[in-house]
Amino acid sequence: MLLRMSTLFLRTLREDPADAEVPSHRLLVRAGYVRRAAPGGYTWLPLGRLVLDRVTDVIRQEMLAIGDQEVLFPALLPREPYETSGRWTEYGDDIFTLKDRRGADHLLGPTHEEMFTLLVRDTFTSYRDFPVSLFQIQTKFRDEARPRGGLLRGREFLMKDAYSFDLDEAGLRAAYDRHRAAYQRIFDRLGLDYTIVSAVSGAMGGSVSEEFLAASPVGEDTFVGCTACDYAANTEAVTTPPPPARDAHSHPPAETHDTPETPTIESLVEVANARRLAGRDDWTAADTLKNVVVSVRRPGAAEPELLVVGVPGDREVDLKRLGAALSPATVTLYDWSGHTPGLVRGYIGPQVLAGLGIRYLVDPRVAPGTAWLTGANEPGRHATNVVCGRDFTPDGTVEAAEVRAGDPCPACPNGTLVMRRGIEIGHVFQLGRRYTDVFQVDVAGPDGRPVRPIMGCYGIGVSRVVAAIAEQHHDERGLVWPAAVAPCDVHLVAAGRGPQTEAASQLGAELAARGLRVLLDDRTHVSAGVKFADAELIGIPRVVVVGRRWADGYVELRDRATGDRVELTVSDLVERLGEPTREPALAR
RNA sequence: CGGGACGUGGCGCAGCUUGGUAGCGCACUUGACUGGGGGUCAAGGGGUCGUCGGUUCAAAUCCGGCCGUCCCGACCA
Repeated sequence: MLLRMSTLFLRTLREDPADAEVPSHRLLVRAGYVRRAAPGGYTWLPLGRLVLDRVTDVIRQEMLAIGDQEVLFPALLPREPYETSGRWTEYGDDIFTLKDRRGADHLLGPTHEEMFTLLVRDTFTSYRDFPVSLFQIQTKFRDEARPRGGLLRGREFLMKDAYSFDLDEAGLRAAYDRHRAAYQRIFDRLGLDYTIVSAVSGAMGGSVSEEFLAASPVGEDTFVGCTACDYAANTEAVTTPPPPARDAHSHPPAETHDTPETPTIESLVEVANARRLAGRDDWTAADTLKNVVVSVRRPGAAEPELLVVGVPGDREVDLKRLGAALSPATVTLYDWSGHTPGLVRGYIGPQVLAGLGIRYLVDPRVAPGTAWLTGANEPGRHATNVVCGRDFTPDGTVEAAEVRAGDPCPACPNGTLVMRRGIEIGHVFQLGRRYTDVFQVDVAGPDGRPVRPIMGCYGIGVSRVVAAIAEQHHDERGLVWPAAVAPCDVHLVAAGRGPQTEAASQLGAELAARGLRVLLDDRTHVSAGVKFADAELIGIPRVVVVGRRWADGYVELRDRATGDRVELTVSDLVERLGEPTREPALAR
């Protein structure tokens, strides 16, 4: 393949586009790979299309290698299957819907669980047909509230979605492991630095789900890692090791104190120290027990339930974590505009909750036998030595407190947690029978009795992967593609006004004949400086300059990642280009 | 959905306060020079100033609605 820049549909930009904030967006637009065409929608220009195709090829190869078979569904789908699965309404505003000329409802597919399930149900009817795994690489549509970061989160994006169908749990686990391993091969080949995190907290039980997160400061997902072991998890899935239980009766009795004007933890700690409560002047927020009132609405329930959550006062309640822990119920902060009998805002203590019939869940740090400074359920009053298991008994523990860097690792004895950010590039999920139940997929088993298949689903955001690679592989001058996804293998620059352009053109043809993908900068009336700058912006791993030493029989080979330059004869160059390139260092 | 900033040739920006024939840089065209790090000179082409409405003799400029973009948060995964 030989691409000539003199005719290539490309215009690089000297300045950053004003609407681009993140590096991948900035550079992909500046270097002429993509261009915004619509809110959350991007046009792939020739160079970008090449990169996208190479990424797609890697994904397709690895999916086929594990025996998945490729299909392609329409993006325009009828309402009924999504109505049946409940997602027509559940997905809500995030789904693009439209009516046809007869007034019938349709949607633009946000993912295709329903369609795959129906396809398998209508095609395979015997246990002998299973297991089977299908995938497609297709444009998806989601009416994102806020598209951002160019390709990172669009309203239209390319996704690989795969679905496995097995007859039993063991089969599902095998399919899951197979896809997980394929994903590792894919992202390794694509040169991505990624972490696999558990996505769902164990508190839920049930389905297993892991996310592949590409490390990046612009990532939207926060996850935690361990300093000592390879533990990694979404913040929702982090568990808190409880402190050892203590004897509840080793503490002095609870005592109530006047603490006027102390509705916040900060003001309470200040007053507690000033008044030397319980003889101490070293009170900190961590000694206090903060009680937060939330409303919990269960699906189908008419009235939300009132719930009080107790966490150490130096921590906020993380509503995302609490929500995940109580899922499928939804959680909102309690709206105090409706007065609640029995609860004194700012001075809530757990001592009275049982009597009021209000459920009380605590952070695992609020272990039996721990003593706290907490509210006394009277305005301007707090109590010391309020002991868990003696003065109050929680209805259970809940992972609701925020996770912080430095917290102990739940998986090993010595590690502490660090907060990291990542771009979600892949997701593997043991779906279970949600969809086969809904669509009543039953196949004949060996004994003639119906068997209901069990599903897994596995997604990769293909266009987002391109952005993630760009995020991890660039420097201040431009993109630095890994060889596996670069639009070309060699960027051949003709520098000089002599015979170099013709010579470079012949060399380019020769390299292309040997199977290399060549981008040839054969533009005349463009200075060498401009060509070098463009080459660095475009980011092809190896740049060959046919320039002033051509007359002596030499060309220059540059390594885009390292900046190394060597002068070589053409025959040495041809030999050298046959060798694999070193992968560029990660830009972080 | 809430808060903030913004919308002027393909790209980056000025002009708006104080209303009066739309400007700069990049890119593009032509010519000359230059030719290994975004070169120089000269001459050009291209914009209903996001959109709709209002005020005014007159609106890029003042006022309002809507649309869009970016950032923060919520939501989503």
